[in-house]
Amino acid sequence: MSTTGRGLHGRVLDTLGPEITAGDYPPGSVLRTDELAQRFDVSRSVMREVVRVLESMHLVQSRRRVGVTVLPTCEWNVYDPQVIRWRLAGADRPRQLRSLTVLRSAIEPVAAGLAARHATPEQCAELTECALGMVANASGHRLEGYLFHDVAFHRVILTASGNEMFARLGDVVAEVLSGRTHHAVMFEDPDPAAVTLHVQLAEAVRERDAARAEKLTREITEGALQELDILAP
Amino acid sequence: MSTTGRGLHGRVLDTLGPEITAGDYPPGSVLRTDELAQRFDVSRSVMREVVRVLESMHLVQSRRRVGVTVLPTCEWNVYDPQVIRWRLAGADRPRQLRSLTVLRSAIEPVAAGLAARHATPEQCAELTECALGMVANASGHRLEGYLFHDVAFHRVILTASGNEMFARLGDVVAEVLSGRTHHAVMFEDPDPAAVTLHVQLAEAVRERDAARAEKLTREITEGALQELDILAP
DNA sequence: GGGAATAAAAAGTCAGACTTATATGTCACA
DNA sequence: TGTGACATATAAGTCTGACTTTTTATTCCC
Repeated sequence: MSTTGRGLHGRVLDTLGPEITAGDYPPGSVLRTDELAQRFDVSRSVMREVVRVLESMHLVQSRRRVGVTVLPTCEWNVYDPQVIRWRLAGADRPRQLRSLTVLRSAIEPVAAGLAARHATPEQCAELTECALGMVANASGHRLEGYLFHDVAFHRVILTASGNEMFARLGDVVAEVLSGRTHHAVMFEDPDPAAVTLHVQLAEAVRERDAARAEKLTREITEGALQELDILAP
Repeated sequence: MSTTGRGLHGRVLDTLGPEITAGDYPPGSVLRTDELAQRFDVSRSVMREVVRVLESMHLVQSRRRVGVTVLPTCEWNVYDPQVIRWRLAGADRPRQLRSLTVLRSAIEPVAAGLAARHATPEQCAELTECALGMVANASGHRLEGYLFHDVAFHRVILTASGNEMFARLGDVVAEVLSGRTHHAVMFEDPDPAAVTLHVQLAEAVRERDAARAEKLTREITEGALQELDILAP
């Protein structure tokens, strides 16, 4: 699901990456490649590759005669899916979920507006299908089924926008929605109002009503913000 | 400015990365580490580190017995600043600028709204200073000076939003604005209306008027969309 | 006390040998 | 003729050890 997995290199990364993003090493901390290689019982070659990847994510900086310096959070490539997963798996998951939900609230309405103008008939059909799936799982504690269709729905919207930057946020939205179902306070069935909004949104896109699609999505994301107690203007 | 620079490893990356993002190798193409090492006249160790980094950007996938496979565009980490720079330097720069400008139009209004509620007095002061700088350079073909303050202005807005995801887009916005000045059709002095909007936006933030800040920013980004002939709803 | 020469430390680079996974081709058998 | 098991070749993956280069810190001389 989350892991780079394959290879010795990936396993080291899956340990060291989360440690760094969790803040185990305060910014400015210096790690030595040799020591790390010893700690993980791998060769220096493998360790160097790991450091290179962490460096490309701007989590660390490698300098001669100094070592591998941990960079402050503001330098990190916070849009890297791997970094997002690591942080969501760590201690500041709530904080991370807030940031991402605010991001959603900015992106999705615009994406929905574009989707209303660019969606193919197939995508419109998918959308209605997802909305129906949400309705079908809206009651009776079928949270997993609801989540599945919810994620699919938002993925289609983002993809149908025709903007690759939006489309790439599908995984992020999936993580946020999944996090809400699995970790946050969502014991009860989903809000019926939200379900209705999704059905209406599918309609609006099908009818190429960009303005309505945008407005409906704004209502959906505002609901998400309220769930996390993020004050809306 | 753009380069990873330091080290042999970085120089190879700065050649191979742009080649891939430019589409020189169609998706599914297979590269061999040994051949690449020969081509760039570096050791396999260095070449492997390069491949690992490209893999972490999801530009390629390395598999045993197969080689290094180039992935389709939809897999790329398009938010990676390095990838963005490579693509902006390549042939599909116009397309890329459009995607990013649409992204701006989604993010910045929301960021401005948040900035109006969270900006520190220092940030408010910076904002007015930047706006004044824009006014001062608005006429007389002082495009560079104007750009400088424009970039600084938007950076402050994004940072002041208090959302790290937004703050991290400062570099992207800088690239877009800089691209407009240097490559696009901007021979003449900037639009006076845009200058006024920035001044008013600085005001709105200072006066904590979130709704007005958001609306003004929406007008600013709509202007940016129109410049690129992206139809607004 | 300040600046140049010196030493040390850690990353960077390379070459070669070896391991492992896996795609593909071969062959026997049904 | 098709199918499964087996063998083989291939390219990435890993390890080791020696060497280079850059940069920081120390020392020493003026």
